[in-house]
Amino acid sequence: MSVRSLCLAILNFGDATGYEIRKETTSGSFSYFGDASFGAIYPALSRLEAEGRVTVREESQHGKPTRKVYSITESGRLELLDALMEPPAADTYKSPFLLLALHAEYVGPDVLRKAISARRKHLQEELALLRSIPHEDEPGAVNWVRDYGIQCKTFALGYLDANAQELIEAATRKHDKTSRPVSLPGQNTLFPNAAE
Amino acid sequence: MSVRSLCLAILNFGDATGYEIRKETTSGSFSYFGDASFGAIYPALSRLEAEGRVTVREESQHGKPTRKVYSITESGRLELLDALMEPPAADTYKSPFLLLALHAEYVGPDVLRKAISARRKHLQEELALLRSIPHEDEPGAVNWVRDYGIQCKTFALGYLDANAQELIEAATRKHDKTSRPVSLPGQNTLFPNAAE
DNA sequence: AGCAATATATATTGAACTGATATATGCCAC
DNA sequence: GTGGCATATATCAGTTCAATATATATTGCT
Repeated sequence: MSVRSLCLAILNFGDATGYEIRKETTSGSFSYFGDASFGAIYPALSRLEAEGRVTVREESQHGKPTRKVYSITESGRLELLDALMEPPAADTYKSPFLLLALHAEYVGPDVLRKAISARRKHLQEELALLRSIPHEDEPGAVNWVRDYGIQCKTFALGYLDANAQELIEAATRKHDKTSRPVSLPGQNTLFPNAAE
Repeated sequence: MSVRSLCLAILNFGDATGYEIRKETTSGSFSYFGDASFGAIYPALSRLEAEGRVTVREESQHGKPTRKVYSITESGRLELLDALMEPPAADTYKSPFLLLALHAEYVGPDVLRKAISARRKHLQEELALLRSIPHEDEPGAVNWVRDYGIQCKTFALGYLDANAQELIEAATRKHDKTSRPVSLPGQNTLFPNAAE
């Protein structure tokens, strides 16, 4: 998802500053759709403004830096709609936790327990964020997306709670026998298609 | 997850070419841990070789280009173990599908149905990939990670199957009343913390 | 008092990465 | 013959990241 589309989508929900857009994509509701750094957001906003897709006004505020608040224009909305009409790319899920879990026998049970605890905490934080989104009275897309997220994260947390001990036991058994990473038995176990 | 660590982790499972590493991170088992392009993989492998973390040998093969097969060294393994000992970063999940779902009322039921169908297909492909990983006889990390993935994707697919119609109906109701994206009612519904 | 951490803000930069492309060999389908 | 696909290495212009700088203000600690 391009930073451009991400900015337009966020602004379509309401006016925002570059700082707020960044915040939404890293720790807010929009973190489920995309991520963008300051180095990408500000140039994208500048281009969008130059092309008439957004407008910007400056607001002075006491005790804080001057804000530049961006608003989407009608042509910005049309561009967003066009982007949404395209078939969406595949969802992506990247899990440093699972990579560590895959090496559970090598890192050992203590490191593993810490990682599991951190993962639980992350999941709980995500659930808290999702639950903080107000539930709309009328059934619609916002509720649907919110509930989808809550159900999936709840399942993942429940599965982790129910099965973490099993992984810790496996890590404990094998860690006693292994002092450092070596090639796993059955080389290429993870590469059923790879030439070797 | 750095490309460097990703390469080391893959090579720890078995020797591989740059091309194979790229393939694993985009469409193979390692796509759950990280992603990397050719433009990042080759420089990373060059640096790793220069630093003694991997070795490389050339293989001629009839009918195909010469292969450069990379193997991890002992110091490469130690670096990987060090990296794994760090607390893992939070998992990330980015869903262009859910962004489209959030705008279901604006794109309308036809586009939505196509997106749902594509999402189902993606999920089924992921499940097929996970199920293609051989089940090890002895309980351990590989089985655990594999089953974790299978259970979560199966849940997500099941929830989508059970609830997609509800979203389509909401999209149909509201699409009849709306011809283009406008600010959603209750501005900043998604931003309970945002200043506005 | 001074400093670090944090929050709200805009803006920038060197390093890293992406997506596309080039090159090469071979196979298969139209 | 051509295009598409697969296996391979390698590269590059454009984009983005992570860190940093600047600014105002507050809080907590030494």
